[in-house]
Amino acid sequence: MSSPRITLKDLAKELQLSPSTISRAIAGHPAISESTKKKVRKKAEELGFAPNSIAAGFRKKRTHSIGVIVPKIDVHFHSLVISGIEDLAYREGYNITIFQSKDSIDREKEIAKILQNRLVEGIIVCLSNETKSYTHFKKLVKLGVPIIFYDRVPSDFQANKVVIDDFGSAFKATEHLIEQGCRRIGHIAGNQGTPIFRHRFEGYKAALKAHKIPYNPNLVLETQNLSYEEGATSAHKLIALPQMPDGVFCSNDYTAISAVQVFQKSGFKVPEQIAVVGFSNYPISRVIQPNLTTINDRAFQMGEAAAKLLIRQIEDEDNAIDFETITLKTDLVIRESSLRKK
Amino acid sequence: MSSPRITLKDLAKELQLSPSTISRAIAGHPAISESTKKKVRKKAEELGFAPNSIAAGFRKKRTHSIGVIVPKIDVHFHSLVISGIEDLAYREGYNITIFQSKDSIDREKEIAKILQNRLVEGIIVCLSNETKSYTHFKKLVKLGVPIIFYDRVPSDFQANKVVIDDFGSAFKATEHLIEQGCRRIGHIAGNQGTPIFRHRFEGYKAALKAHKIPYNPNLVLETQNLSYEEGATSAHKLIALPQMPDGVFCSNDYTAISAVQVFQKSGFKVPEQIAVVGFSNYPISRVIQPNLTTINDRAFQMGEAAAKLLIRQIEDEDNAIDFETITLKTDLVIRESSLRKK
DNA sequence: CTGAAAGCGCTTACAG
DNA sequence: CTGAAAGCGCTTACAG
Repeated sequence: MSSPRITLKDLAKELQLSPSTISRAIAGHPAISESTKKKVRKKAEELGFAPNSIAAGFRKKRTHSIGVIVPKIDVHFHSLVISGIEDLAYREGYNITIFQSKDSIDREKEIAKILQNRLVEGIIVCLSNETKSYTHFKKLVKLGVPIIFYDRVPSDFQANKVVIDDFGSAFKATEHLIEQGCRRIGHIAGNQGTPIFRHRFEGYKAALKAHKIPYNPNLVLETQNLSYEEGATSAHKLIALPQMPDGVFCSNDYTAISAVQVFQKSGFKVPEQIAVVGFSNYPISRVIQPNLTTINDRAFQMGEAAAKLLIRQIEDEDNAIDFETITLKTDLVIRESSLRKK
Repeated sequence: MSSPRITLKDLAKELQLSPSTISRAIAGHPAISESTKKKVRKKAEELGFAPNSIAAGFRKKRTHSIGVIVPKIDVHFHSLVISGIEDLAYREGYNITIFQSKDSIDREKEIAKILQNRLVEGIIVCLSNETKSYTHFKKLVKLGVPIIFYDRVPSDFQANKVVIDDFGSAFKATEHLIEQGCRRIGHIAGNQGTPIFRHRFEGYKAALKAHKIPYNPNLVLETQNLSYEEGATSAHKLIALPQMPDGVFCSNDYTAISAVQVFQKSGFKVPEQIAVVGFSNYPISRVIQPNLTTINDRAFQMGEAAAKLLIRQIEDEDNAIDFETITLKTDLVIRESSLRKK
């Protein structure tokens, strides 16, 4: 059943030609005569020749392979980013090899080591949330492997990066609540050890300030993982305040949805008594009742942008282009959960 | 910045040893003296030697690489499967290279061609929904590349396969509705051109039969893609029937959730007046109100099982093991949307 | 237009 | 315990 693979040599012998000629004929080299090319291609087809692109890449020192490290593949945000990466890489003739760090720094280091040896031409990384130092990535850079970071990016590491405008998005979200008439606006925040969640918190505060609404730390609840459960706990705390908020900006959709449900179960009307805005535009946000107003974080575009930038760097022979940080604009997707003024 | 990669040869020159010895020392070959090994390892560390595993693989004719073709990465089911594949492959020392067919037969064929040339050691596939013939995969098999299919599998193709028990799951789901007192049970079905959805439909009918409930074709609505929108349309049709159903089994969670919402908006109580069961146990199903009863389709386990079976086949030197179809058992996850008897 | 030769970075059977 | 040699399947500079 599994006949041994046909090689250039086999074809050469069969056709009484040299392997060089076969190689050139297959590659469509202009120096080869049309008649030879035709003959070679016919025979190749006949024998089921499949060129060994690993061998070719090995010879040419290219693998056309990009390594991708994500915390977890099945987190919708990451699967969307990967989808964007795959799409662009495919168009550009690159393959993507995927690893999940599972938010473990040890696993991330192991993967970095594997990647050193597998000669990927570049790497796209979203840091594990345990990652504080980057020596494992520095080694790769020293070996000449370009690395680009997305979303969770290191601040003190020279590299290409793609992030979304967390500050600006949070500002927009909060401002929207203000425009809808909210004056006591709460915030369910992510882990403040993580820059992106800190930026969202900053954006929230900045929007309040811009609209001369005093910042009230009692209305801000920090969570560990922005889990559905923590969303509920936080919502209960907000309700229990002497004066509860009339709007909440949540750092992701899970906490937002969970908060909406707690408010409703406790007899408050959303958005009339309390308006809610989430962050990420998960599919669920347009399904839940009321539909959730949220930030479209453009995960697919983020993947595309990361792959594009990385490939540019890979193909930038003389290393002429400087590092760059792309900040993707986001949209506020306004739905029912925040819409008081129709 | 990017110093050229150190090779075995460089190390050999540096240490006045032969490349053979270096190679063996790095690999921990027993014939090499401890002192030499120590010396080599020290120097390797010092010079930042990263063995070129592509070259080694090329020499040994191994890539330790598995190709994965899925319709879309960002569909939660597939991202969970991929996660399971990655997890097991990682433990076994394999990398996974991912492609999305985007449900296009043309793209699937292109990918199959790429995979022929990239010398993956095996392939895991969920067929595009356009795929009717399998010549592109037959070529790969002829080249000696094992292929395993999951979920959407070809019926007339000899290969390892992993599927879930669609028939049994649908039977279980429908029987559960009957046990909850439903007597007029509807079904929102997937595209009947796709075997898995046909099997679910069969399971539904079989459960009715087993409980002596007459099958009524008016209660069954076939959809194209089981989309959220089609769920709503179907629900409206069910409501419009002269006698509407008191329970619905839906072939996925999207249609189920959308149906629940339509029923509620139309003033019907779920589950009291109409009970609903979905299929897939998407994260959203435990968040929606009421929580959705659904089938846990064990996507992660499916990925693990596929990778395990594939690797077994890869490493089965003398090709002694016969093809196998693994049918994964599923759980009915009972939640509020169907629970009438507390 | 075609071919002979060298070599990409490893491993391994053979020899000592 | 260590080394010299061959070779995995290609590509490409050099030669004719």
